Amino acid sequence: MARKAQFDRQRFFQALGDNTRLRLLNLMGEQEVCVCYLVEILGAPQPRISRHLGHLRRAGLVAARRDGKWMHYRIAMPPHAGAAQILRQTLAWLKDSKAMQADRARLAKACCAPAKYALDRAPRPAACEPCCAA
Amino acid sequence: MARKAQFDRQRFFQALGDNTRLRLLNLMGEQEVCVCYLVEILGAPQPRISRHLGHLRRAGLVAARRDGKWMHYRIAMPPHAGAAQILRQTLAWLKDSKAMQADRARLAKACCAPAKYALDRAPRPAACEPCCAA
DNA sequence: CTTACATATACGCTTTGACAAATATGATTG
DNA sequence: CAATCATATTTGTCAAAGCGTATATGTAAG
Repeated sequence: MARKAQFDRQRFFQALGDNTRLRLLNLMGEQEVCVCYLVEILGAPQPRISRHLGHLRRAGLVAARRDGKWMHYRIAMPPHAGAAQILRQTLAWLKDSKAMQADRARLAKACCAPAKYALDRAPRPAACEPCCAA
Repeated sequence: MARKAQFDRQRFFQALGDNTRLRLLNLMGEQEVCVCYLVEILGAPQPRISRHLGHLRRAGLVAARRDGKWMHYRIAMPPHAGAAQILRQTLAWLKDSKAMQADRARLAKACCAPAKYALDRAPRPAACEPCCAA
């Protein structure tokens, strides 16, 4: 009867109910981001980031793509229109938070001066182009 | 510096991350509802309902009004525009869920045939008017 | 094929949150 | 003011979720 397995609202909101995860979503708001940058910018231990990314992935909010050793995560719009709408608005809401803006600024900066990853040919986030396309 | 105590996003989403609370919000979507109806319609033990209402209240999502022995709860739009928008969107989303529609239907019905509360002059929810204004 | 690196997962621990049952509070009634 | 009713809170228990440390996996480099 129930045609589609009814998107899990509870899980969806639970996924949003953690500040680390909100910060991650904020950084992925515009484009795909490599995990290495997420770790660097949030300044949190890597397993913590990975665990939260896993949580977001299982809730269907983000999708991952492997590129050699690197993993890139991006926002994945939920199948349900209502949920997708809410996710979009949440991202917009995050944008007018000082703290979130600071995170995004650091992403842009890290992209142009990737302290530790540049040497290893780490992939630069797409957001890099606007500021250092040269 | 921080002028307003920065609405707590994490708590906001956590409050939405529970199905019982989503059902409660759904029932309050249109108007104030007396706790006694919430208990009756959800068919859950009263302390459970009360606990969840407390949670929603502390998160700033609902407000309560005392009327003699009865408490009425209603949606309280959060001070932050972004949050308010998301809450409205969430309520709209709930509306196109079968289960939530069923809850609402039972509220309307309970209001016209309040099995156990009618005799005690329990306050009828405002939603009552459309169906039994007589 | 061994090493090194990026990321993910397992483990043990602690905190948080849901629950039921019991009890407290606040208000109305007699 | 005693009894009753509606609702809230406390208490104790259990499961879920967070954390850090350690380790596993998958990929590329030597």
